[in-house]
This record gives sequence, C-alpha cells and structure tokens, in this order.
Amino acid sequence: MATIGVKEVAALAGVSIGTVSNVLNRPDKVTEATAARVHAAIEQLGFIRNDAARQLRAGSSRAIGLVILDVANPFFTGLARGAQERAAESGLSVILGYSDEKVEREASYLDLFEEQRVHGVLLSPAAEPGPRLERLRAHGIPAVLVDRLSTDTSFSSVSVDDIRGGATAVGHLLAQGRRRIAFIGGPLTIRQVSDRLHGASEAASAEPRASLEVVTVSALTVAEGRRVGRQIARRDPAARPDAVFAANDLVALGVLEAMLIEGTVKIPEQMSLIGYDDIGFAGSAMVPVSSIRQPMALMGQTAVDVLMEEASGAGRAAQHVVFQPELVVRESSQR
Amino acid sequence: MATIGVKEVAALAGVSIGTVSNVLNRPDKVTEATAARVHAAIEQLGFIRNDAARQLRAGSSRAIGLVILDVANPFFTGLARGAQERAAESGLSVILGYSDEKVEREASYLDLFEEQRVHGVLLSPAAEPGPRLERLRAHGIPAVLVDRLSTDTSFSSVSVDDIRGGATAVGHLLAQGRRRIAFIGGPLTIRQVSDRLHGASEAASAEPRASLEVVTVSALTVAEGRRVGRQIARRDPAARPDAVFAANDLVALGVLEAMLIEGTVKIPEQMSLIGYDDIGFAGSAMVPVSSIRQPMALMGQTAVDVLMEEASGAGRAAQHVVFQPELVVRESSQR
DNA sequence: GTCGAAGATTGAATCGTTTTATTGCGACGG
DNA sequence: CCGTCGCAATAAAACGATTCAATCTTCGAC
Repeated sequence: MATIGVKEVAALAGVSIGTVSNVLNRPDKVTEATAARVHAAIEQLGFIRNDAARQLRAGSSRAIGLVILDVANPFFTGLARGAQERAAESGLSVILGYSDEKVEREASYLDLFEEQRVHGVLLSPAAEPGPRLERLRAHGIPAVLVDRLSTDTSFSSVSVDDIRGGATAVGHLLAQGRRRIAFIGGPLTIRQVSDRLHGASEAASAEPRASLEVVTVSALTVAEGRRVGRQIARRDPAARPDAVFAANDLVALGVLEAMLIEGTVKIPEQMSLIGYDDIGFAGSAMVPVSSIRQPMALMGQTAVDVLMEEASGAGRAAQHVVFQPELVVRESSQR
Repeated sequence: MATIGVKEVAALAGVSIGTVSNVLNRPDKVTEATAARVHAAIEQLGFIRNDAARQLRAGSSRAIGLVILDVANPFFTGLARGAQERAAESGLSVILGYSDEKVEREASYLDLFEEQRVHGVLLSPAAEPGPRLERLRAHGIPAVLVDRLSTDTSFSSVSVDDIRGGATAVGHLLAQGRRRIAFIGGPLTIRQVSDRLHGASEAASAEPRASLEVVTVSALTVAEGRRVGRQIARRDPAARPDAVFAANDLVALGVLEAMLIEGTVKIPEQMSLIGYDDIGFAGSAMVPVSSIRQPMALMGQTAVDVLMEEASGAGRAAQHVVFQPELVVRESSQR
C-alpha cells in the first residue's frame, strides 16, 4: 500500500510538487499542457490529497460543526439538511452531532470541533452559552445559535418567531369566523409552547368577542392529544370550543382522531383544527390538518450564511435573524 | 488570537515539547509531578490540540464515515445513532452524510472520506459497489455495507433479513387463526418490499388452508394505504381478507384509518393488521398497530464493531452479519 | 540581436504534533 | 569506587500539502 502523495504525482508528471499544488489550487496559474499532464498523473496513480496536511497548513479545516438536540425530530433533520446543502455549495462538509439535550454531550462535541479546527459551529444549544463557546470565539471559531434566542446577544442566532406563529394560527381561526378557541399544549415550561400560547392569546385578545381556553397536556404526543380531544368531544355542545389550536401536529392528530372516533364533532364543519410544525403526517391525515410551517431548511442555509460571514471576519456585530413561520391551510380549518 | 500549541505549553511548564506529547499520549511514561505541571499549563493556556497535525503524523484520523440513504427515515437515523454511540466508546467520531439514493452524492462523500483519511466507512449503498469502494480498500480503508446485501460478497456487511421478517408477520397472522391474508405493498422493484412479500408467501404456503392476496401500491405512504384500505373495506364481506400485512407502517396506518372511517370492518375483531418498521406512530395509533421491528441501533453498533475488526487488520475474510427482525404484537392483530 | 516584462515553474520553508534515538541522572550491584 | 542499568526528559526528524520568493521561459518591442 504505497502511499501516493504530491511527490509521486510530481515525479510522474515531470514537474515540481509546487506545480502540482498549483494545478490543484490555482488552475489559472498553470499552463494548460502541464495541467493536463498533472491531471493524467493524478488519475493514473489514484492520488487523493491528504486533507490533514492541507488543513495543517491552512490553519482551519473545510468543515463546520453542527450540534442538534435530537436526530429523530424532523425539525432538526430539516435544519441539518439545509445547512448541509448550503455548506456543500461552498465546498464545506458538515460534521453532525446530536446532544439529546445533554449539556455534557454538547460539550464533548464542541471540544471535538475545536480539535478539528472547524470553520465554525452551528449550535442548537441545550443550555445557555457557557465558557466553551467563549473559548471557541476566543480561538477565532465563530458560532451561530439556531432555534434558540439567547439572553446573551453577543452570539449570532437564527431562530423562528413562535409568538408570531401562535398569533398566525389563532388569527387564521378567527378569520374563519371562530370565536371560542382552545389552545391545547404543554408543558408550559417548554419555551416554544409558552411562546405559541403567548402569541395565541395576543391574537385572541385583539378580537373582543373571542375567548381563549387553555388546556394543558403533559407531553406533546398523539396519545395526550387524543385524551384531551375525547374530553372535549364529550362536553356539552354549548361548552365546546369551535376551534382548536394544538401546540404541535402530534397533539392535533390526536385531537382529530378523538373527534373522528367519538363522532360527536365534525371537523372542519363544527370545529376548526390547526397544528404546528407541518410534519409529513399532518398533510396525509384522514382530514388533512392545517399547520404552521417553520422554514427548517432555509434556517439551516441561513445559519451557514451567517456563519460564513462571521468567519470572513466581516461584520463584527452579531446578527439575529428571525424567521416568520408560514401558515399552511388544509381541510381541517376551512369551512 | 495567539495560537497556542504544544510549544507554548512546554515553555510555560518548563519542559520540552516531547514531554508535553508524552503527557497527552502516554501518561505512564512521565513523572507525576511533571504531568501535573503540564496539565496546569494546558489548563491555564486553554490549549486544544490540533487534530490535523496529529493525524498527519498518525496517518489516519479518529473518525469514521457513514453514508445513509435518507436523513428523514427513522431506520437510518436509528442506525446512525447506534453507530455514533459505539464509535464514541472507542474515541471515534462519525461524519454523517446522506446520499438521497443518488450515486453521485454517495461518490462525493466517499471522496471526502478518503481525503480525510477516515478510519473506515459505513455505507448504505445507493448502487452496487463501484470502483471507489475498491480504491478505498486498496488504500487500506475498510468499508462495511449496511442494510443491503451485495452480490459482491468481498465487502463485509450488516443487514436485516426481510424475508424472515415477512415470514414472521404472516406466521403471526396465521397463529391468530387468520387464513385469508392480504399483502399490501409496492412497488415490488424495491428489494425490501419484494423480500417481505417473498417471506410472506413462503409462510402462507406452509399452511394449506391459507391464501395470500397481493395488492400493490405505487408508494409506501399513508395515502396509498388509505386508498387501498377503502377499496377493501367496501368489498363484499365474503371477498374481504381477514388479515392484512402491510409492507410498512405508513401503509398499515392508512389501512387502519380507512377501516375506521368506513366502519365496515372492525380491527382487530374482524381483521388483523400488522405493519413493518415499528415507527413511533405505529404504537400510538388509535388502535396500536403490531409491527416488525428492525434492530436499528444494534445494527449500527455491530457495523462499527465489524469495521474496527477489519481496520485492525485481523480477519482477512469478509463478515456478513444478518439480523433477525423482531415481532412486536399490539392490539391490531390480537383477537 | 538584445532587453524587459509577464507568466510559468521551482524549491525551500512552514504548519503542530508524534516519535525515536539520545542524553542526563541517580541508584544499585559488584 | 566505578560501571551499568533504568527511567525521565530532550532534541530532531518525520508527516504531506501549501505558499511565497526566487528563478527560468517565452515572446514582443525596439
């Protein structure tokens, strides 16, 4: 297994190693004929450049690090996908890690990334930025926080406006003529949930005749949605809401199933329903469920853009990009 | 942004750079007192070793490459998770890429991995092994194929026995006393689907009184399952199967929904239903759906194990590990 | 025919760590 | 009391690509 390096290529092509490097990195600096010869040699020897040596010289690698909270969550995989693709356009690769919300796992990824001298770090943080992030910055590795606004605004961030999302959802329900609205979600300690509720109540209070009932669940799951949905379905018709805004699509799907099983409430005729996240299942439910879509891929792309900007040392000031979620209207909310 | 290297650490600790390296890599070779001094210096300076330089010297990196077909597929994310965790135990990190079934994307990842001089490659291949894999091997980088048995048995592989899975599913239905069984799945050009059907028909033919009807769908989606399910629900009761084996859980969920809406067939009383993959939704459906679970995480772990074995140069012969899928019985198939 | 400028090519220095041969040193046995 | 053995620590040589300053071509202009 003889190791093939620029040296061997140079020898075969009858040029110096410097020229080989030029062919690889500044093709314009080299004559077409020699370039061809060198390429032929590369091909013939099956030369693959050693990235370690390259980045040792360059000082930093052609990779960026990305830490997400959960691999199983479509939101984060969408984010990763967007980041991945944008990075590839700039010839960067993405090292993906997931922290499972664990601070120590996040920390070990950050250490790894620093050892690798990554170009920059995209982080969906499990906690407030700690000393590790500061050190990254001190070492010239920029970081961009995704999906979480930090109280520490000195790090750039890319996030989505959940308050606005909540307001949009309820606004849509109001526009359909609904007035007795129920918010189903919880636990309220999750910031995303409380933000969505916040937006919902804002929108509701803008319409004098509207009321907002808050029904909390212990987890954002189909089962919980179904449980609460059943309770609502069995209420006296006069006491039932005429619209439900669920804190995510799983809960919405549970509510929908409960209504279908109980059969007392027809969706969308008697009750409008809207969820949040626009997961694939929402659109393929028995009654396609309206939802609020977060531009996941776009967020990933933008995060990379911001990162590159910081890496180029351009703007010293941190940027905070906030995306507006998008209303996706389907059958469940239209009458 | 002064760059901190072993040199600076050595200077501060009053030792040579060689000693610093020893402290880091062979702590036993060094006196406790000096080790303490060096560690103090490292701490004080915030030294992080440069992995590029390290691996330049070492010849290969502390990472393995993993290419999966699809980020959104829980099977692959489970696989990635298992691989990730097993690799971390050995101090290796995983570079994750996804090919979207595109050969050229797969190829570009393999090139990247080779530039990075990864320890090894785990590949869920989009096509038959090509020259790139051969070259990897020629360069001393082992590769393990996951989830796809290759006709080229010279590469090690870790896969799951879909034929057996199909047989298990139908065997379970037969054990429940069902005889008129329908297989719903497609397109049959997908090997996984045809394997499952193959196993299903094997199991069915072992029971003389059993019949197996094959209903093909154009895609493994909820919508397709629902469409076909509706047709079946509307058949004359005598012409209806008494059990359905869906090629994956999405289709099974669609079938379930159709039965619930049409109301003509009760699951599980009048018809047993079983899916495949055991995605999270299967267990939380209105009627929890039985399924065939593939040991995703275990496959990932095992793939890494096999890889490490090959990397250590031990066994020259390729290994082929085949996992047996597991039957998960829930309400939808029990009467 | 010579000179100069522009462009192509070269070669040595460099990145930061690991490794190996070597030195220094104290202790122990003869 | 000297030689030797063992252990710590050191210094210098890798690893392989990139990058300049320096050298060499080529070619047009005078």
